[in-house]
Amino acid sequence: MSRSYGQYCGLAKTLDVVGDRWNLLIVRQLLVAPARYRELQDGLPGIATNLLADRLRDLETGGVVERRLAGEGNAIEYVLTPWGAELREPIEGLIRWSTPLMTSGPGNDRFRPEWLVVALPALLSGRGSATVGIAVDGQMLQVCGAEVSPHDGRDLEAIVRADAAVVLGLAAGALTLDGARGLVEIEGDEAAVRTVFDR
Amino acid sequence: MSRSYGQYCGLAKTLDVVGDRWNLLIVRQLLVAPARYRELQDGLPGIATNLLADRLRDLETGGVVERRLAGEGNAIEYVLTPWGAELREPIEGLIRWSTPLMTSGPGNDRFRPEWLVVALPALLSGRGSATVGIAVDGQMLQVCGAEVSPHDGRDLEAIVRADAAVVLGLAAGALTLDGARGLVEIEGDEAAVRTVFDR
DNA sequence: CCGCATCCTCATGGATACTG
DNA sequence: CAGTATCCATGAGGATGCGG
Repeated sequence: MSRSYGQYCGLAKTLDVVGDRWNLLIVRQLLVAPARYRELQDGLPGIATNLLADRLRDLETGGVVERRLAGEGNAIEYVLTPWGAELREPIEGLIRWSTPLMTSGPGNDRFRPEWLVVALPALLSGRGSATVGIAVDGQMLQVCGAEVSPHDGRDLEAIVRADAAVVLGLAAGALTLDGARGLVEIEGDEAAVRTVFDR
Repeated sequence: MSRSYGQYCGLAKTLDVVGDRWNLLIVRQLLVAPARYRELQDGLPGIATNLLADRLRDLETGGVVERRLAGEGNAIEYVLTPWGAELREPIEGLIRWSTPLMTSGPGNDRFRPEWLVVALPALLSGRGSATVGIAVDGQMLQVCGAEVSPHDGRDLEAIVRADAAVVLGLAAGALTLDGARGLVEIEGDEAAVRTVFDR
């Protein structure tokens, strides 16, 4: 566990539980879907294995994460508790806040398509239309409502670098986003991408 | 500066800027009001002075905080940039998330009335009525809409420990909160407490 | 393989003293 | 007042080991 701030303040208390390095990123991964230890490692490039184990223990004792036996045999799966899942709202707020940091595009940063599953609803929900930039093979496109066009230099809600499948999914989602609440769902690396509504 | 996660993800990018220990609490203080170095130290019990200096530098280069010359002479004041002030939304979300951690009351935690300036709007805004518990001199009261009564054991939005002046201000705010947006404003330690609307 | 635990090194945080 | 400088304790990061 991390050292407590010792302040009777909601923000400080929250940070006592999820403020340690990697903690909120672990929650982000579990907001995508419940996951095995190995899947968490894959979705959190850069984390040391001992830290992942430590943080999962902390989050478990903190009441944010539950470990449960899944499927066949003794496979362990990590799931957010109902309270832990309520971190979606503030996390979406933090993602929206990051927009100015994202519009410069990815440098040498890693990218995982699954992160879009949390980020896109955060950026696109609650607005009539939003403009998202996509960099594919060096080409910059923008998706705005029903239009997909080359990037014209205007402000973007976010820029994502993605493989072709994700771009197709994002475009499909954006095409029908106005009014409805869309979510791009990605399964696997080259996997099928489909658009889900009213999640 | 802190070590970057190196992930092209909005949450990770946000945490690269404000994820270090103490950073969000410094932002909380500056959401109350612009402040001098000394005032920040007072409002952040437990922070080491070198860390405060480090974090202020980080936040300044990160574009969250600006240092400016205030008033007479060469007095330095720290202010949130417009972008930094937009952290209010996710911070309010994190404060709301902390409710289960607050209802057990303050233990040996420090408490600063000014923290209510950020927390109370976060907990009370957007709802017809909210129930807030107040511990005064060992007595537990609850404020719900227009009623102030002894705590009856029901769920509370938050519990705050406060001096009499703050309680009066909170009650005054709660009494008129339905419909209007209220904010308890505290000045000084024993200072006048008044209720402001439509901030 | 998966799910961690151990060990080691170095960066960061924390407390205190000190300075322009 | 507004920070620096210093020193020590703790935590992060990386490699590796190990039982099921």
